[in-house]
Amino acid sequence: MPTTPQHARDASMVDEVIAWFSREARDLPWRRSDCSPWGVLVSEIMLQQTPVVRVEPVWREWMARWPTPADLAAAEQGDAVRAWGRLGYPRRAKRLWECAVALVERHGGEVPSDEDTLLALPGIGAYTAAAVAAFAFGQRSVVLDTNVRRVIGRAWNGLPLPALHQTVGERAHAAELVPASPEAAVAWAAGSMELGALVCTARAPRCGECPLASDCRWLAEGATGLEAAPRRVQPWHGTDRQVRGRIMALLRAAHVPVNISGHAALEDIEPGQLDSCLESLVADGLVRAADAERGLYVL
DNA sequence: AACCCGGGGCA
DNA sequence: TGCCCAGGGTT
Repeated sequence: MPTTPQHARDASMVDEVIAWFSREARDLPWRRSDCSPWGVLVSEIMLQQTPVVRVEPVWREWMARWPTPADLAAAEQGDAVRAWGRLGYPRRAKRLWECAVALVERHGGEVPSDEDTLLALPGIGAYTAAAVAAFAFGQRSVVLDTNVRRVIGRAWNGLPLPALHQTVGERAHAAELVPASPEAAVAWAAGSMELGALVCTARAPRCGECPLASDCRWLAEGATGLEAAPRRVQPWHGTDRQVRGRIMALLRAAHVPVNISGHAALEDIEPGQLDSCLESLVADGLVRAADAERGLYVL
């Protein structure tokens, strides 16, 4: 297939990002060559919606305690949820534990390298399957997270921020940009994510440090539109999510059953909300009743 | 497609 | 204090 000028320009920009990443990549434990596929998988689950700086210490503890899927699968789910600590979205901890069980039951305790097989595991969606295939096994895949979407959106399409949801067209464009060789594809995946995380940030991009500055359509057109862009803030104070988090924090700290509805630390929460949140945590399988008569609960 | 789910740290 | 973030699962 002949290379059109547009493709050549794409490839040049991709190469710029790869070269930048080779200089600027952070030294993270799950990027080291001695990190197992399991270590990569654990990091990817933890990094879903949680920044690197908060993940790293928890990841180290987790890998020291459960260095293989079989180790985690043999643990109690409650211990996994407790070890998750304050990373947030504790359902991820439950799913990671379920993933370890599935790896033992379906795959002999090994992390599969096939993207579709990964996709079938608990807690692994399109992004994580592509990321594990690339970073754990060096395979060519389309790694498309919010950082990559922002980089492509700005540099190629002149958009200040990506749309709320991925479109088929956006994914197709991202797929076109992935280099042919697996090595370059992996470097592009990691580099474009890193660029989005460190330079091409959502709120205050550091365009002066960007390897794509001379190619970026958004910068060429004035780098405007951030102020007018709609925010995607999720409410927090007083929400069910905050109440659920407070209940989980109490149960993580306790190693004996806890009376939630009569707990002094939760007195400021309206009883109806407290009860419904506790019920939702039980429904999610994160919390279980140790003594329903007395209202005692554990992880 | 819409909705729900944590939490910390920094501008 | 406002705001941002390496998504996935359910309905």
